[in-house]
Amino acid sequence: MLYKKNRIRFALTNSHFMVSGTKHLSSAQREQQIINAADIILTQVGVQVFTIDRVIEFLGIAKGTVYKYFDSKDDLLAEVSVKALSMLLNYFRLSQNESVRGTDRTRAILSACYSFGQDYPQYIELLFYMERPEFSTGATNYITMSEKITDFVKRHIELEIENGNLRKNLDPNYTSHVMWGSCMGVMQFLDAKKNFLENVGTLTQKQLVETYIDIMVAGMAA
Amino acid sequence: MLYKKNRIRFALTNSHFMVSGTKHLSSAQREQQIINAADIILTQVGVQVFTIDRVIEFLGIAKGTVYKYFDSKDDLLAEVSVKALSMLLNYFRLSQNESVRGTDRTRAILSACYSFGQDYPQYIELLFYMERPEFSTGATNYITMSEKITDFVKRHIELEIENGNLRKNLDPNYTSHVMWGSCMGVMQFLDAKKNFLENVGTLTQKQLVETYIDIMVAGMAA
Amino acid sequence: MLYKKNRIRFALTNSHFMVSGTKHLSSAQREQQIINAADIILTQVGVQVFTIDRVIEFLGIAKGTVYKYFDSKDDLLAEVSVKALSMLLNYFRLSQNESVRGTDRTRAILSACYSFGQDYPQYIELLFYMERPEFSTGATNYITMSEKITDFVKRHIELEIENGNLRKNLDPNYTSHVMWGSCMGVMQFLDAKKNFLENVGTLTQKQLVETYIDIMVAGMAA
Amino acid sequence: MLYKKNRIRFALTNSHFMVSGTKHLSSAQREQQIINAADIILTQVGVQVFTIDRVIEFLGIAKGTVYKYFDSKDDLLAEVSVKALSMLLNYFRLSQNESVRGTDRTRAILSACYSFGQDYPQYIELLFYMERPEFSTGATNYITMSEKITDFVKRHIELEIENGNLRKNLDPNYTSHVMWGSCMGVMQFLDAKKNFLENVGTLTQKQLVETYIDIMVAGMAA
DNA sequence: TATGAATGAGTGTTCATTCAT
DNA sequence: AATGAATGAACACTCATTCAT
Repeated sequence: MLYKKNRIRFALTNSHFMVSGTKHLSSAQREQQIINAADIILTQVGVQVFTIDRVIEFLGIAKGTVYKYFDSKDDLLAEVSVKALSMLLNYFRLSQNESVRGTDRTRAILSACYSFGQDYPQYIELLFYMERPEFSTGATNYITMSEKITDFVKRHIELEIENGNLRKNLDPNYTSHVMWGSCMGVMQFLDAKKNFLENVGTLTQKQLVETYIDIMVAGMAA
Repeated sequence: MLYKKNRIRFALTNSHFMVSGTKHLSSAQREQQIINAADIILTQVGVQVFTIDRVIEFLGIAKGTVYKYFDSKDDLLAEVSVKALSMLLNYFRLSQNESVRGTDRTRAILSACYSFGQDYPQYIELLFYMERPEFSTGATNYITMSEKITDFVKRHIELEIENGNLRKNLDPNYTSHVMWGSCMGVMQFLDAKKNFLENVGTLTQKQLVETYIDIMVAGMAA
Repeated sequence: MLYKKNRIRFALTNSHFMVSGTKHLSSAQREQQIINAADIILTQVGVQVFTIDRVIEFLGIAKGTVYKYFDSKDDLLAEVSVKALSMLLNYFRLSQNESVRGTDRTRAILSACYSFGQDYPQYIELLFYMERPEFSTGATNYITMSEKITDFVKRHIELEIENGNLRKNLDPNYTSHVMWGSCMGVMQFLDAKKNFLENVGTLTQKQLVETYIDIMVAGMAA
Repeated sequence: MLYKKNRIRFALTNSHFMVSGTKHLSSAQREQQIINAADIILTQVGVQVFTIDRVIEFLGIAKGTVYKYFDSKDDLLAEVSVKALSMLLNYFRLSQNESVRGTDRTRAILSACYSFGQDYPQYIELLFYMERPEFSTGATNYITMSEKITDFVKRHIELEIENGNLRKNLDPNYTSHVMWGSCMGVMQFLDAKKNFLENVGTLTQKQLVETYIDIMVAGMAA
């Protein structure tokens, strides 16, 4: 351990989160362990500061081990974002419970997106990071998951149009992208202005989001 | 030797853009000169590749000089974004010409935002870069300019509510932020999916933006 | 993310080349199987990019297995070069057909060397790689094969001296080394300046080699 | 200095070779200092093991400093090889003293090449390294120097043809390349088989080289 | 006021080799 | 005999920031 730098920023400790016993795990276990660790690191420090070094320091494993399972840092992040996206999809699904009717169903989806952003702001950042044009990954899981989300929203729109709750002249393809893009934008705005909005007592995040949702739903309603 | 990056170098030449005669400028002039240079660099290469080194290479001045006028790279970028924001504000203003009536005035603002993004994609990137929570700057100019934009939009909303074009129950404060956040989100989405949208022949940027604007305006209209 | 290498990946498939049925081979078979695989990899990608990982990926065997049979990567390469050298020896042999007479027989040997280099440039690279002083191997096969080549050339020289085609005062021992070294040098030069020579229309590889052979043969002729 | 690895291989100490006083040198001085250091490292350990890390460890300077003066490792090596080539050129020049006549002048050039290889075997390796097709450098000095050498040899050949010492039908362009390539090959062979030749008492380097030169000169003589 | 040489902790990535099972 | 997970030192290259002159 001659190789220890004076690390100022974050001291994360490998605790009960991890698979116990760190030597010679099965492929699947190790891969999952690394993804979990990456997830934790990401959640703690954010994408912009996420490094492979932090991951291995956290796990106490060698660098080569990470690169055995993931071709690149971005591939690892892609895997984490699969988790993020599937959680988001779950938020979407849960939002659509039977008792909710009419345009409230659409409202519920946007709300779910907001809740997700509140619960996991770092995931929002991650999703933005991955949407950068430079980002490229061979991780097909990510692509698949991404399409699943889009499809879910698209089908929701189609259904609600059929049900007469949303305007007939909305193109579900475009509209789903519009919902995604605008919602992510508002999310990011909230994240960025977090402190700003907290300080100015009169404006609240909740209120802002509700305004956004109001406008969107009103704009899409039949 | 496998380790060769694609060294993309941009050879920018300091020409008539700059304050002529680079020696012995007044403080204010020097500061402006640096901002201008930073602006040019940014416009040419984008935030992600923007470095102080490029700026000084372009100007032919010393590094210390930059740090004399700006506390950090981010401070300098904040100053550049003042320019970006004031241009955007101008787009907004120009969009509000007399002949446009009713909700088309609101539509025009969102359209202006899109046009701006088309014309200066690098500025959009910059604005996003600055909206990351990590970003902090003492640059008051930036804050001021930011508020000017917000105010402009806010006043627009207030006015259109008065005119009976927008719904009375819209809170101009929140609504202006909603417009900003969602619009930027769609912009970013467009940037990220640029290639994707180009390839899939059936989806077009223009169409996507129009869908977005349609929904927003419909959602805000009286 | 700026740090993306050009990941050139070669997808080689283990087909009919290999010993069929990969499990439970005899020691000798396994060893040969690995050498064959290494040979194929080398031929496809060259020494500089040759890795044990590629070999085992190709064969679908474990890393430990390779290290059971070969003490090091260089030992394995040495074994591959045995094959290369024996092919070269074959080129030499074939060059000496009955109808060729006089100094043309010597010329034919140097020509064969050139042809070999043209046909298997990767082998030339390998031979160079192995001639670096750092390279050390216990592989006796390599030494043996190396001597066989030297002996062949040496005997050729002895014979041609007897036949009165080459100068009597040439020491076959030294001369064979001279032929080997100089020829390999010219080969390497050709490889290095490949593009250069192609572009400069007036200089051709063929011409260069012929000049070399001319000088050598004239210098050795009786 | 928390960052010190257990370094097994070479402990080089920065002694009287270096410019004294290591802080804040002029550009030119620092550049030269780095080249000198690189030269020393190269001479001690050879190209294959030459690293920027060794250079900075030797000089006790920061990595960034090296990259301030040289765009890449290969660029630095190119600069070292300029030195090597200019020394070789000097060997060539010195070999051509007035008292030497006839084909001995050509012989002297090849001899000079050998002497150079004896005196600086690592330079030979370096030159080979740089002749690899992968190698590319923007260092124009290297190109220039390389051409100077070629030209020197070419002019020598032209002159000796005029003088009637070399065959009229030799093309100086090709012949100079042949001399270079073959000579370098023999040099490399000597370097590689150094130990081999030392052990086998009967063969000597000197003898081998003389055989080579004999053949070449005889082959080129009028 | 301006300079610009120097810094150095990062960053992602590689790959020969080891060794417990 | 075979496995294959794990290692970790190495390496090239970056860039915001400092500070002595």
